[in-house]
Amino acid sequence: MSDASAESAASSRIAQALRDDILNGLIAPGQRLRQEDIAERLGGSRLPVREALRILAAEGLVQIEPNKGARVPSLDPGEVETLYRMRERLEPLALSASMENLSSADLAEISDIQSRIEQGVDVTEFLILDREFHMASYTGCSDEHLMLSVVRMWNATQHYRRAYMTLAGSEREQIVNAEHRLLMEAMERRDTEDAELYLLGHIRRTRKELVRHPEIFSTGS
Amino acid sequence: MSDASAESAASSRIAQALRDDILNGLIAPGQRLRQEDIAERLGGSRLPVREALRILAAEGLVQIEPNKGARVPSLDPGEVETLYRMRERLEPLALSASMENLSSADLAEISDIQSRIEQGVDVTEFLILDREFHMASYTGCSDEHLMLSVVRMWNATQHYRRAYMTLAGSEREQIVNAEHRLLMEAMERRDTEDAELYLLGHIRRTRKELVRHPEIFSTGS
DNA sequence: TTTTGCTATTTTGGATCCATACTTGGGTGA
DNA sequence: TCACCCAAGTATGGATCCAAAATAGCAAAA
Repeated sequence: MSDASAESAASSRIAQALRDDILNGLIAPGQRLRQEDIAERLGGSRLPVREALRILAAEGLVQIEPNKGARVPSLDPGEVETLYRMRERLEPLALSASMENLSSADLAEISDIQSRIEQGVDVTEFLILDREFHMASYTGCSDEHLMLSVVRMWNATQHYRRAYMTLAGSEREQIVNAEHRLLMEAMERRDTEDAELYLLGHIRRTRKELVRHPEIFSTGS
Repeated sequence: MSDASAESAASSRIAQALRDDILNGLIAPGQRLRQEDIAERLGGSRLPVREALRILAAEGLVQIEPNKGARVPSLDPGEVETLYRMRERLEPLALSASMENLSSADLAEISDIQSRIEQGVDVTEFLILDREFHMASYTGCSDEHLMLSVVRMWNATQHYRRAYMTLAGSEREQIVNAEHRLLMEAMERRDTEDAELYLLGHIRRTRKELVRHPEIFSTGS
């Protein structure tokens, strides 16, 4: 399932491996990425590693400083808040564009993902399925620029979403489930306006909860 | 004024040169960029050129296909419309974040740019000053993610903005000037709500005009 | 005459080697 | 004893060379 769209190029393969590591929290924000280490660990020379780091920089997953190397950017509370405000405005746009093209089979698929979330999952699995749920709702949006922006915002905030879920625990999952169900229902009614509104509320509530927990950002080093 | 923030790195220098060429229309959408040509024309080997192309790809100025090289992406009317809808939602956010930090001197600077536009300029100069006007209004926004998104959207649509202005001529500049003046006035009143609204209207009107002129997109090849 | 397949050339992708800039440790002076 | 400076080590940036993939051109057959 990982080799979808056959990435034969070494730089793409390395980028994918690093992307997984960063999104899964194996590489923490602030941590420096030495090119030689990566080259040795993932195979290949330093050159494709450099290309991979450029690719990830484009996605907002790493930050490159000239002559100082690449590191996973660590965000302050203000930056995360702004990213969520951006999500509030862009994702409803992506959703409405997507809903015009979603088939009944697509909706069933999304509903199935939500069912799996409700069956009880740990934090790691929740983060994966939650992302799958929302991304699946955007599959009908064919605009590359818009989708790239959405992915970038999700990538940049992934680490803090995990930190919050780990902290807040599963009690908050009930609210998320309710919101997802309302969103699903509006999508099945083909009510774009309602769906946008539920999505906006979902993101906005999450933003406010994150802002209320600044301890998430005080990561050691 | 070009060596601000001292770009000593060759890759950054090459990226800047290519960026200027693309934004000034010297490299048309759809045109392919051969690495060796660029390396010879701008000096240096192919390696920093490859890095530069990755940087530009991150900004949405070029598109890289594996084993097929880089080219300036050509957008269809639907993509440009979506980019404008994204601008309508994100730029008011950037403006309100910026206005809190703008000094009177900043506002005077913006007003001065607008004055220069009104003194009568050709299309090339108008495009430069119009961009300066809006970017100057966002200088108070310190959020990197948001500003990068804004720049990306401007970059991606720059060519079509020029095509439209070349076609529509200076008669439309009067409307732009009126909108800019209204925006300026709201900013000077420190009225965030009004400023956001004027900006939204400004972008939305431009979108509708662009959509009304599909001949802009039927570029030869 | 048109289409298809093969070959040759062009162009991109990757590896190794060299130069340059940053970093870190020790030593010296106040 | 602390601060500053200098030097050695290390990591990134860049150039050249080699391999692989794509494109274009030509020839042959239908």
